[in-house]
Amino acid sequence: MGILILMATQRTDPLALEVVELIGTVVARYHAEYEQAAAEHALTGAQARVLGLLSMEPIPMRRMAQKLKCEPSNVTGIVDRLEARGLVERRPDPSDRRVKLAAATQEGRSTARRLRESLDFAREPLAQLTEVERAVLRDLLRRMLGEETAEPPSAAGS
Amino acid sequence: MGILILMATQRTDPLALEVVELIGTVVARYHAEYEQAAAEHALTGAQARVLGLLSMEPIPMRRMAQKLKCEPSNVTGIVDRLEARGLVERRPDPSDRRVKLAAATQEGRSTARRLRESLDFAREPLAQLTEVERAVLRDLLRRMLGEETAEPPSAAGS
DNA sequence: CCTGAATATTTGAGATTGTCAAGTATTGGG
DNA sequence: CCCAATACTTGACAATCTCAAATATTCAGG
Repeated sequence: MGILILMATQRTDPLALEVVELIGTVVARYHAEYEQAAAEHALTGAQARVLGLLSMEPIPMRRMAQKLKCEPSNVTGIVDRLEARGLVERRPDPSDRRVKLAAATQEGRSTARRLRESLDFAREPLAQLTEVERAVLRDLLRRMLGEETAEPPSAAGS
Repeated sequence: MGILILMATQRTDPLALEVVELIGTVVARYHAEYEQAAAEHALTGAQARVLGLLSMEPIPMRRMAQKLKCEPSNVTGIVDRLEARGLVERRPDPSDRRVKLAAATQEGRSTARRLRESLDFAREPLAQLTEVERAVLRDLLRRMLGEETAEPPSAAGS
């Protein structure tokens, strides 16, 4: 019997396939809503993502590239465009003159806040679920993602 | 009590926020794996998505644009590149000479199949869950997404 | 102190994705 | 037959992304 179960979960398990399909739908929906919310603030998806990160704290260009999993030269362009619109500024890093800190301006932070509020992926789909169901969903997603959800320690070098 | 529950689910509900956060993580993970799997077959994400759809059945350019939620002229370019690599071909539609059907070639279908197999978002994260848990997750995702997920059934409803 | 490797950022070239407007071919109703 | 609608392509342009090369700065050794 063990072999049968293994084979069933290994390949063409209809349940797993359906879950993957559903997750694909969630991903598509999430993306569409994010792009639309960004567009309503005259931002592209990439710009909204960067601005969202910078609204929390100033970040060196290099680290931003790591967070976005892209080349640093790409971040240069995105920050350029945000800076040209007064949403972001570059500051020197006092402790290392090679580093430039990208930081949201006052206007950038308020744009980021409005963006977050208009991003109601939370409300609409989750409203279908009861409190208990949401807790179950949270636990299942946690287990699915494993423990690595936590931030990697920023103090120690990677 | 009703008012309290309403307020709690309306704004800054920590449970809903955490679920949204987790979904964001799932989205990021899914995307990263998809792009990587595509890249391993020398495809971009957009090309992989189109090829995946075409591996099922030929589709008019117009409908492809609707599925991808983009302009038809964009599909032209993506299919151009896939066609230049012999993965896709354009066929006339016998019933309407305005229409061009994009169809995967033999090689295109086999590439799409290998791509699907290497896309193991299914196996790794879902392996953490038991059969029952996966079923619960499926039902919660279905409810969350509403009924619109289902294909218009030809025979019985879902 | 000086040299050289390593690091942080930018610049420039080029590919891809995406939009929009305009052009061509075909369909179908009046 | 005519004309609006439809399907697709083309061309121009912006944004995102990668890669290689250039610049500035740090830091470790001699």
